[in-house]
Amino acid sequence: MKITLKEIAKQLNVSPTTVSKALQDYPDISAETKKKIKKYAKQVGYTPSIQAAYLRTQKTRIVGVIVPNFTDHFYNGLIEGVIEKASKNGYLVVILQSGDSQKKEKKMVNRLLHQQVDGIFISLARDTINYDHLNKIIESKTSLTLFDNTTKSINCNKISFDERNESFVATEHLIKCGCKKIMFFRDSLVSQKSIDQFIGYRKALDQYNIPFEKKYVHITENKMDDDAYEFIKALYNSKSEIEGIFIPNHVISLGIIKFFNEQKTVFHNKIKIVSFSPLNGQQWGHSNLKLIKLNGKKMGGKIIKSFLNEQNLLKMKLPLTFSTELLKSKENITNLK
Amino acid sequence: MKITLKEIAKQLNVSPTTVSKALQDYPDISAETKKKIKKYAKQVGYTPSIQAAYLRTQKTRIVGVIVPNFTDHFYNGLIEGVIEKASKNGYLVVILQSGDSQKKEKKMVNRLLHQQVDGIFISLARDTINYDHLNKIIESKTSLTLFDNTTKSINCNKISFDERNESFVATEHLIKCGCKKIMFFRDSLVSQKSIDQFIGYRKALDQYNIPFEKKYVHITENKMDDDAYEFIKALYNSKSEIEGIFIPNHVISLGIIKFFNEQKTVFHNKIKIVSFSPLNGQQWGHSNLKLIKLNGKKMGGKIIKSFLNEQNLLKMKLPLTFSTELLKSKENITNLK
DNA sequence: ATTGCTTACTAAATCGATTTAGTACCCTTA
DNA sequence: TAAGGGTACTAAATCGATTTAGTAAGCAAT
Repeated sequence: MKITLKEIAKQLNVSPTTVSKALQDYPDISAETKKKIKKYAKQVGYTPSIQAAYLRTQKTRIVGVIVPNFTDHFYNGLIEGVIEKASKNGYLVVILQSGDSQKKEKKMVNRLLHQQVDGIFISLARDTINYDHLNKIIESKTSLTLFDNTTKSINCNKISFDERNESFVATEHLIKCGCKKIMFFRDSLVSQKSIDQFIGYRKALDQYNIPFEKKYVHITENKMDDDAYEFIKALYNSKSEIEGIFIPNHVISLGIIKFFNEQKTVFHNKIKIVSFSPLNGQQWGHSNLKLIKLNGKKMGGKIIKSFLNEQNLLKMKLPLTFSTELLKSKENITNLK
Repeated sequence: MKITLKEIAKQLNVSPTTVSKALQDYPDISAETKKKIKKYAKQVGYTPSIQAAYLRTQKTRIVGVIVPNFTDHFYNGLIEGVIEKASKNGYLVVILQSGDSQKKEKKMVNRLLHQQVDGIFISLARDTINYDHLNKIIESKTSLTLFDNTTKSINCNKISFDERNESFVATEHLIKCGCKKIMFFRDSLVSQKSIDQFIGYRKALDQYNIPFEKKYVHITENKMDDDAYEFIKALYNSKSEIEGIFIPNHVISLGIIKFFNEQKTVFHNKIKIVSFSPLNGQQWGHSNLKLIKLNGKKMGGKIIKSFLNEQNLLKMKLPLTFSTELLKSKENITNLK
């Protein structure tokens, strides 16, 4: 049997109001009564029903996260970071995936709004170009934070990597390795993240006077490691002129590593690869593969931090200013040499 | 502004009761009125507030999952499966991790009970030997399902792999490869899962008349891939007599693969390894490494299925019988040859 | 002794739905 | 035409908390 406010009031021969106020430290309850009520509440293990309290407070103490997928180990780390920090602050986390599709993303947003979560955090699907669902979140006064793949079109909290810089560094690394014909993997033509990555790639080419060639841009259909495996395999076996590949995508690393492992012969002086990755270790035993570590867990923590900050400001009734944070990945130019 | 039942009633000049009943298809509302109300509700995009409905129905449409950790790719797949199936059935999923510690596990259970979720699904921490928190769940009439690492001491739904059989097959594989000195990794002395794995290992040894030696059982302190990497490295470099290793743990595979990749020399005829793994591909290019694929996503789906089944039985007020399901991993004896 | 001001409490409204117990109204049937 | 029964609706209680608007008692000041 669940212990209710009313029940405590009855037992102690006071009104429910007094119990509620005592537990919330209202000034118009005497110290003695407060002590008595608190002691009894603790003794019987009373905790107010969140669901009931919601009706008045409009707070569910639940936050929702929408990520493109679960296969990508980067998002796993991120979710871990979100859950850890949210848990510490008394929030429960609901995870949903958009499957990198705008349509499903909208559906998931509706689901979270329906559940009346206190905050929604989204890494946009790569094909999201319509932002009605995001505006709907803002209109409903629900806190919104965009992370990883964000958009300039919406005014809210944002946390992402400095994609332009990271991509510049990655491309530069390949150039410094002697590559001129550098392939660039692109997983979307419309997402902000992909655009920034492309800008970084172009900037590095420009700076080293390497002409940009359209044919070296490869649009990836999806992100699965098995596909990456097949792609790299085909490229290796073909008489490709490509000297280096920059893959600004996390999940793909495992597919590449798998293929490299299966190569029985020496593969030095073949294609060099740089990829973003959530894996530990830069090379995994392959000298022609560099992994730039992206710390998802840290980003997850930052998301909750910015959310909590916003909630506090709201409580104090201060005007909101949205934070835009650019994280640097663990490696930088110096480390990549 | 959120649309409420009351608001709709006011607009259509009927009572809130009529609206509520119409939307729930009560028989005592005329077809005409129902149609009118449903049409209007749809038009203004009305969805009943789950929080408010909870007060009467006692259903939150939230379920909680507690896994030991997030680093393990097996659990990632499992969570994906849970979320996918739960989403389809209108449930939100809250994820929490126990860090493989009984203490934290109890804390997380309390959090979920406090939020009054409709169901709790747990893969027990490896050191959990006290089940007070599980009994508390059952007492509170919350649906409980144990998965992966379960216990015989609690009567509830259970879904796990046939650990004894899987371990037997894995050990047998090593024996058939000519190994006699086979090391067994054990991550707990008390968990049901680990006990079953040990039984499978022992059974295989017995069947092939290989004497069991205590010194070949290695108790792992934790499950991180980096530690696995260091362990394998040390074992390789030492003058160990070990011929084969069976590691009935998922996360460790990546650490081993990483080490194998870094080996520049040939490593045939050295130690053979069999490990459970959520990764695709059995060998990853290493002929002395076998991975037995564990399908976490499938298990995740089964968990929700058994939960939904229970909920339906409850709705029909039928007596509950708890399901215990043993899943077979993708590979079996034939495939492992 | 009346007014005014604290202090310490409570009654009742409220949040947004669901559900029980009625109540009109019309149509049969004896 | 009065009793009986079905249809279509509504009033009011309820779930478990919070909060607004009181109120009663005690004390000081005029």
